[in-house]
Formats: sequence, C-alpha cells, structure tokens
Amino acid sequence: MGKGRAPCCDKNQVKRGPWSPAEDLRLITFIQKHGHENWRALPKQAGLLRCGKSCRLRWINYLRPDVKRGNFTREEEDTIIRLHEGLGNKWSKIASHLPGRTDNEIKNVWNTHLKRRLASKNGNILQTDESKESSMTSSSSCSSITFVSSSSGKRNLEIDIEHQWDEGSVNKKPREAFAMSVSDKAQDFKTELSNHSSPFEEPKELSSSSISSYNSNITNSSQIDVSNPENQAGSLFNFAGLYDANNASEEVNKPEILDTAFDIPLESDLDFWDMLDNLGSFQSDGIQLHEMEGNQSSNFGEGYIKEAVNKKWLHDLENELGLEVTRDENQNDLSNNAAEPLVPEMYDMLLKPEADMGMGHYHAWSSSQHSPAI
DNA sequence: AAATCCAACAACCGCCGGTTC
DNA sequence: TGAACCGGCGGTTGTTGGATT
Repeated sequence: MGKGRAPCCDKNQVKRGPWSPAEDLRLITFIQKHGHENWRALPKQAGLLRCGKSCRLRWINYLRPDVKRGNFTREEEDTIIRLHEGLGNKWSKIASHLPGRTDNEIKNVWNTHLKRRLASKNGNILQTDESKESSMTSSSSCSSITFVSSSSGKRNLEIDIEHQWDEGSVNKKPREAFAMSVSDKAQDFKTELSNHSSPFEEPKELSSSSISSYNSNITNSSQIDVSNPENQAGSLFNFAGLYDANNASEEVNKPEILDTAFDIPLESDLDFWDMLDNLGSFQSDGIQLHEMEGNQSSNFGEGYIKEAVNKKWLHDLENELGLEVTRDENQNDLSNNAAEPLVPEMYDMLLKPEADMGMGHYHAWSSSQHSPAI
C-alpha cells in the first residue's frame, strides 16, 4: 500500500459539478469504442476535462446502459433491508444482489427511505403511511415508464401506467404526485386501453426476472458491442433521454471546452454518426410500427387500433410533457435541442419487443457471474 | 406570492486494498 | 521490499425542485 499518494488529479485543471450532455455523450462514445481499461487516462484520451474518478462514477452510476432506473420495488427494498442486516453498509455487495442498481443508488435509498422506515418500525410507529408508501414504491417493478429528464440531481419523471391509473394523487410523494398529474391527463385513454390490449401489457413479463442477467462487475462489462446497431441506438436513447432542454446550460466551473456539443471528430466516430443516422431515420417518420415486422410487432398484437392508441397516447403524453417537437427540428439540431431525445426514447420503450421493454435504461450485456439468489 | 423546509440523488472526497515495477 | 499507481468503496455534501407555511 502506498503512502503520501498524489491526488488523483489536479482539481484546478478539471471540471467539476454536473455533467453536461456533451460530456456524457463524449464519455459514452469513447467507452463504446474503447472500453475503460484505464480510468485515469480515459479523460485525456476522450478529450474530457474531468477527473478519471469522476468519469468512472458518472459511467457506473448513471450512463452505464444497464443501470435500472425508477423507484425501487418492494422486493428490492426488502432485499436491501435483509442484506443490510447481514452486510452492514457494504453497498457494493448489496448492489451485487440487485440487478441494475448501483451502490450509490442503494445507499441513497437506504439513507432517505429505508433507514427511516426501519426506525419507525422499530419504534412501532409504522402505520398506514408506511403501507401506502410501500404500495407506491413497489409499482415500478412492472410496467412503469421512466423518462429521466435531467442529469444533475433532478427528479426523474416517471409514469406508471398500470399502477397509477386508479390512485388519487393525495398523499403522494412529489414524484408520484407529478406522475399522477400526467396520468390523470391521460385518463381519457384509460377506457381505450382497457378495452384493447394495452401496449403496456408486455412489460409485466419483464419484472426483475427478465433482467436477472446482470453483471455487476463493471470492469468486465465495459465493452458494448458497437457492431450491433441496437446497442448503439439503445445506448444513445438511454443517454439522450437523460436531459431536459435547460440542463444543457447547467455548468459548473465552466472551462468551456466541451460545451460545443457534438464536436466529436467525424472521422474517428463513424459509429457514432451512424448511430445518429439511425436515430434520425427512426424518428423521422413518427411511430414506425410498420417497421416492426414479424415477431416484434406481434408482441403488441396487431392492427390499427393499438397503433392508434399508441399514437394517441404518445402524442398526448408529448403534449403533456411539453416534448412535442417537429421532426425536422429533431434532425437538424440534436445538440441544441436537448429535450428532444426524450421522444425517441419514448418510442424506443414503447415499440421495442418485450426483451427490450423496460430496458430503456437497462441493457444486459453480460450474465456471467451474477447470482440473484440470496 | 414569497420564503422556508425538506426529500431526493448526483457528485465529490478521502481512504483502502490490490497490483505493478 | 516498498513506493507508486489504480480502481473501488463508503461517507458526505451540494443542488434541485416540490411541499408547506
């Protein structure tokens, strides 16, 4: 073990604070192409003015495609509580039992929810509020749609179609209340969705079991198969959905070197530009159910009714969220229209077959060593 | 409507253990 | 053998935005 070690980086030379979309994109693109064998060298190689540690944390906790977002399910919470009894604050160990969850996220959940809940339990104070809360937090295990709208500590926007239709927004936590405000607006689709098989039925199959093939060892899962366009597109969607329009301007200690989004060299990032091309063609014609031939489209049932329901719901949702953007704008300026990528992500999540549904922020690319059993 | 409080969570910091030279 | 390097971990802080007063 060394001593008197040098700091990992010169704090004066690196940018700190929230990550900008351009930085995220650069990091994602670099890791997709080259992996992350050396975190310390990575920022320089990738052209990022960030500490290697910061890059690592950003990737692991946020950008990694297999990060599962959204509320913790009741099962997950119970698992955390159980594991914490045995392991204590060994967040990374606990995280290894929870596919898609990061140690940081678990730590936060513990500190903000579970610890308090246990405290009140132990004090015999736990009563109805507790059960209310648990019924809400458990909702995301099934068909929740999560639009992560920003990158820096802001609330995620979550719309849980199946579980929040019938709940009032009273006594909701902020996030749930906001989600409710959206789903309330969508109430007029409820009838339609109940009359026809809902586009969101599929995710039910998707609970934690379908994402069990998770590799918690980041080091061994660094490489995304960039030869697979689906990985590229999926990653971009995942990434792109992280921002809102305003966030792009949020900077701390701006060195102003990276904020010209998309200044990735054309020559060296052909994959990336291919990715953008795919994205553009994907969204340029609106919802492209027709392209989902064969088994994909069959996952959602067939016929125009569902398609119409999908479209209607989606457009209403876009309106509700203020995301409605002309397709031309989308294509012309991706970097300046940071809110736009939410739309393709929505499409992505809605249209992808069940294997990918719910993986909007979650891609299992390795399944070697994880054993969820406790 | 403004001020304050508080929950949530991304990000930072410092230390530790393993590995390399 | 031990200094240096590196990734990882756990604790803590800072920022944000909704809720409450």
